[in-house]
Amino acid sequence: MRYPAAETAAKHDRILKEATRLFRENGFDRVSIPQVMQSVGLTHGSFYNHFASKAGLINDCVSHGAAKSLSGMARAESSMRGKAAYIDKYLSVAHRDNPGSGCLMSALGSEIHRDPEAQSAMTRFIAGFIDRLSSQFPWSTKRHARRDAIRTTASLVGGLILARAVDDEALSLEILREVAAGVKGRMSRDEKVC
Amino acid sequence: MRYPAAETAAKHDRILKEATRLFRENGFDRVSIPQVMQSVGLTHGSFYNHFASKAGLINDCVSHGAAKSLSGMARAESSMRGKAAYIDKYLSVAHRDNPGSGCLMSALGSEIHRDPEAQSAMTRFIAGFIDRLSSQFPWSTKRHARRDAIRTTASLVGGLILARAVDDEALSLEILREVAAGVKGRMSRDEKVC
DNA sequence: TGTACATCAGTGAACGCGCGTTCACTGATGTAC
DNA sequence: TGTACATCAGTGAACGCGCGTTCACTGATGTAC
Repeated sequence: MRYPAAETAAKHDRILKEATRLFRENGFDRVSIPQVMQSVGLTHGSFYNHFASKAGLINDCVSHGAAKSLSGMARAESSMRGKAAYIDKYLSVAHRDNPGSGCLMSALGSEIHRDPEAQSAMTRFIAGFIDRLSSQFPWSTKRHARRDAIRTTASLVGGLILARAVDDEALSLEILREVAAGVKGRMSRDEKVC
Repeated sequence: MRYPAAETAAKHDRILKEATRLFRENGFDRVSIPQVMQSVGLTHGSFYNHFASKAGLINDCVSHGAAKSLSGMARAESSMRGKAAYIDKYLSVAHRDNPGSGCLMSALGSEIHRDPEAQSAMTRFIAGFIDRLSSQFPWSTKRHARRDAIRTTASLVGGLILARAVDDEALSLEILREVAAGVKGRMSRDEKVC
């Protein structure tokens, strides 16, 4: 039966939100359309009233997640304390243990290149992430801001992925701690020591 | 029919080798047993004469690939030139474009934690990688060798994953270049500049 | 304002497909004597 | 050394399953008059 337009739009958003969470938790291949729709509280058939295909949903999820994440960064980095806190939060146990609500790059990084439908949205996200990091973080010198932003992004993503990959809690915590310290060392405050 | 023992062992190794390559290229979920067996030149049924299950194959592939990779590192790092060359090779276009013959961490990093069967073998690999890096690389000080090895591992893995994730060749090359320069900056030679 | 009708989101059965795995069968190998 | 037989890797049909996707149907919503 037909539903009010506002209700339909709300359902569309809930599908997108649940799918984004599930994809980050389990990867694109291990999340099925029936599973997404069930977690939204609908049957699988109506999925195709909202999205053209699973590939289309994946693309929308990455685009949507990227936009949300980038706007969140702007808020987090509005103060110097916010910047160090951002690094600590990125490399936290909470982020490690909750990929479903975490960073897209870390959650889907090593598999995204196999999904051309999602890759261009992810590219825009990565480029945006680096841009924001280089313009908003207090790097040692403005000349090297972009260079340092790229290195920091690689460290954050690599650090979190390794901390998640590892089966050994002590090693995982060591990785989070050391990478966080290394990244913070790239910020201007510490550069003065050298 | 029955086959000579040597031939059977050789087939076992070819299954392992092909599966390892395919898993690194396409991920565990997008490689099927029939596909592996076909690429070895056999039919799918005989797979279960060699391995107990797909999960068992995955575990053996990660263990086998880890051992091979670690022994390869020892060779590559026997000289100072070898060490800088190792970084450049890790963050090369060739490695980026050929995950099938490349590093396990970068190829499967973000999905390994969903496969408990493979995670402990991967943990041993990551721990071994960090150990070798910290004992064989010329770090600024011996005291910080392990710390620097962890940061370097995160940078290498994050850098390669981002370079692969990105759809934009210029950005991809920039990531490889800047991360490589940053990692080499952690080695003792450059530390003296500071 | 009321009536008639077109619209369209949700349902659940159904489609073809490929998956991991099993199994009866084959026939050369390896072994016991 | 020769013979009889047990072993076991490879084959390909078959299993149940869940996938992405389609479709006829339902019935309240929104619209035209």
